[in-house]
Amino acid sequence: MSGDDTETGLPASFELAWGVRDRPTKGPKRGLSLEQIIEAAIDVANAEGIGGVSMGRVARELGASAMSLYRYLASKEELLALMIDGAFGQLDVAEDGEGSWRVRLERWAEFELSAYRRFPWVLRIPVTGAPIMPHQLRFLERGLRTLGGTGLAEQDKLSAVLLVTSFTRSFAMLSGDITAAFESDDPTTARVMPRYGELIRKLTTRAEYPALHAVIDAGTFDDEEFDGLEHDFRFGLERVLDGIEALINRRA
Amino acid sequence: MSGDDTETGLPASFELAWGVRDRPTKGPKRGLSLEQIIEAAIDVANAEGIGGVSMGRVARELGASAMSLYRYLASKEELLALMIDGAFGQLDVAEDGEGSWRVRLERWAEFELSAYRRFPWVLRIPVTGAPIMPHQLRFLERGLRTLGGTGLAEQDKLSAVLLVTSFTRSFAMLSGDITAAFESDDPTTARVMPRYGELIRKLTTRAEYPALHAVIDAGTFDDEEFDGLEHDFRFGLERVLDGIEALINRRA
DNA sequence: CGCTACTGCGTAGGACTTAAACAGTGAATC
DNA sequence: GATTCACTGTTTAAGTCCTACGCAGTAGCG
Repeated sequence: MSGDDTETGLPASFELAWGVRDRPTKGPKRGLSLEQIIEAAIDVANAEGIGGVSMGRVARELGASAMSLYRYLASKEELLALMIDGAFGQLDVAEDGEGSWRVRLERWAEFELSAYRRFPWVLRIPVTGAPIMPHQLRFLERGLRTLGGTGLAEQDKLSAVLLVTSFTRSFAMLSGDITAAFESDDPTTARVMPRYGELIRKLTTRAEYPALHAVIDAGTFDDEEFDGLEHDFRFGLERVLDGIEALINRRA
Repeated sequence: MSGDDTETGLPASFELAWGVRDRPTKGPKRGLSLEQIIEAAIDVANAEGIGGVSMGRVARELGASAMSLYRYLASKEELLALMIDGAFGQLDVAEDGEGSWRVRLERWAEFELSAYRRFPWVLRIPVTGAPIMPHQLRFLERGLRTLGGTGLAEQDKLSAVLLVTSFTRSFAMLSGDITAAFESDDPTTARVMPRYGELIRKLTTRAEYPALHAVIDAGTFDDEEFDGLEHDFRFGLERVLDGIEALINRRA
């Protein structure tokens, strides 16, 4: 199933994604292709969320049976991993472009955020290790490149990129979850969130939760319109970049 | 099912967790309690991961049947939400303590990281909105309080706390996933990760991925011992705190 | 002593993943 | 040209899972 005929130790489908492995030529012609399956799975995930992605559902999309897919994949896990890379592949990672490291790193983070906004289900798929798929590695490369002329140690460049991506990832997750809760008819969240401040005031005392009440009193949760926490992302990213800038200046 | 007899609009089990709702007195004595169920579910999650948590599995742990649990919970989702709060409740959120805002915020972040290290499955549970459970709110309160005397606007305090928690969350996720991959016998990751640098060199060319190769060449991935990315967390957190500090100084 | 709300649990239905077995196909080999 | 056999898609079935529904039993209240 998870053959390692070539010397990478990767599953066959991963090697296929890298173009390292050739399909055997014997036997009947294949009715499907890995790309087709991945694309269909992404379509399902876009339309119905990651929960809608089942082998049967994806196969139905292709007019095939669930078990057919196992000729191309060893497990559903493999499909999920390939879907992530497929999603990144559908986006154009802009070339490095002009500007200071700060501008370029900022653009990089914004690209990542927009990717998760477009494919929110990517964040629901467990990461099983460091990136090894083509488009993800290309994305990492772009991130590292923004710190090219900064004089940072290689180790620190990686850590800095990890910092930016960590912030962006869980920010996108939070923002996406809340947006989804707003849009869904889930009785709990949809009804609770619009009156969040009110609810908290009802459940907690000002004496025990002074800081929380101060934030609520300042009207922070009284947004007439939910903007996807755009402001908070901007805020966090600027702080992160300030922090990296401080380190760069210290090194120089 | 999801009654809102009291005026919070929350599910009954949530109100129970707040101590707002009383159980009816009629009928036979209850064989279980919500606390018991949550604790059992947490035990299962600790031992077998979030994937091991099924209604049947949790019930078996208690010597009950799967359907019994639905007398206490409206859905599995509710159980999951309660588990998160239960996990935070099992930890002692240290009192604010002494020190500058920076030291206290750092301690706060370290506490959060340690929570996710102890209960990694928490990060696998989808967040359905802003925090509304008791222990989570207490945790948020502690975070906001660290920024007490800084002169930041309330809005900015929340954004800053959100920044720290966002970084910590996805960092814990990444670190936990990779640790799990190292410890698991999952053929893909367990075999691939120790030779990550080697693998990347095999799959990519130096011409196309110069920045990535530079990092690998610097020996960044040659850790003899995997330390859970402790160093990278420290790095990221310091940058974040530097960034917040810069803002505070600018305001003053 | 009913009444009635409440209890736990058995059954069953409709998901899901995937192991195993099957028959058809067609390139490689003799 | 005949044969071999690796490879194909599919069917069947086993083992999960969540939870709607309904039943029989229990205990506080009038």
